[in-house]
Amino acid sequence: MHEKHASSFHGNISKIRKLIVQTSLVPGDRLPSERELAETLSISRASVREALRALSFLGIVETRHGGGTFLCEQDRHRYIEILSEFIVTKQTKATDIIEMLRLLERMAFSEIEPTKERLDLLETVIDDDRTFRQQLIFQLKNELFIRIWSEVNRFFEGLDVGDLYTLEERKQFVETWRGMGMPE
Amino acid sequence: MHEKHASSFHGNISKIRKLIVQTSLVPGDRLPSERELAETLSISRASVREALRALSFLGIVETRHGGGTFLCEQDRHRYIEILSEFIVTKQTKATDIIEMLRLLERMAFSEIEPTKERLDLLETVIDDDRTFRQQLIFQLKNELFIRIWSEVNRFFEGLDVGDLYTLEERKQFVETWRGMGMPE
DNA sequence: CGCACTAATTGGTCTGACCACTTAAGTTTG
DNA sequence: CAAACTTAAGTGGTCAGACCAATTAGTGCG
Repeated sequence: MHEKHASSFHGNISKIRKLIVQTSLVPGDRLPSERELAETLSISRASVREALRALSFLGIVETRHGGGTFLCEQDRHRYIEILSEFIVTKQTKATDIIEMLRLLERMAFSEIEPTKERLDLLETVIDDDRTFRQQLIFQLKNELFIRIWSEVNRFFEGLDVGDLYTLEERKQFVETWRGMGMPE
Repeated sequence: MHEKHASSFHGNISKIRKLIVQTSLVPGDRLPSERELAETLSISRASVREALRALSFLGIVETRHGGGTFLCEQDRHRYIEILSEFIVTKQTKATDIIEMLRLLERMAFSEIEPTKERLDLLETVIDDDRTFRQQLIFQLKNELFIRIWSEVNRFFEGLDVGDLYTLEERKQFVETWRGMGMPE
């Protein structure tokens, strides 16, 4: 008998990703068979395949005819996957957007040379999370990067979940950054 | 009656793309219905859907429940919207594109596991900047990332400013990468 | 032990059905 | 006559069950 169609396409992707995490699968592990997944997630095998195809496309899983579906090797930092999914679907979970923002900003930190001026500037705005992060990104002086960041950040602010970092974390950033500075 | 399974997944994508071209569809046009496509291409509707899903991921088509499947306004990924708008509206700074490329390629280096095969492959093409970088990116095995890189790289090549890295830098990359490999 | 063969497992495809949404045609109503 | 409503056809979304194709795990024999 045909049941209700409660779950959407993106929902099924999330279901599988959640299951991967919950069952503590590590790269290289084999996922349950498509038939098992369908049973477990209470969706049809066709829907399972559709979701797996997407995950495969995003480079998260890999399928081998007759062999099974495997979690891709190398536990990538996930930001490529997240960026891809975000850009493609624009329906990423709040946690993914947050993680993406963090990665972008960490990239910025690793790319920008820590000068005294920059450190001073960041310290003057350290009390405001939004301004702090924006100033950091703007230091990159790369409009392309700034635009991508802005796009992701816009979604983040739409979430209305407050600050991305705590004051302590921001202080920690600056401190770590200072340590990266050249001896002069 | 079940027929022969002559066509593969990627083959079906090509079939549909070919059909789009042959029937002179332009952005905004509606594609034939899934049932029609299945009939025309002599494949099952399930396979049509699978191919359409991929095209949708690539931002080539867009499906509307009950409405139909449409050729996207711009034959690019949605993320390209960002890039396109940037390129068109703002003055393209060569330095931004170059920096973006370098960021992407550095990301690739940090994501890919350095195996002997990969190192050998890169060393065989180390003399050609373009091929070297392309081989690197292709190692990621992530179609979306590859497309992002390709798009940015296309702009870069339009700049006609020569190589992105010097031979010494490429050698340095491989050397650094080798150091990241497991001790074995 | 090892090789060949067999059976079970798993992904790949097909078919036909029903559900949910959209669109457009037809009907009613002001 | 035009606007609002109703209805039917069309389309994507999902489901179930079956069979094909490739791989893998056993099994038996030499």
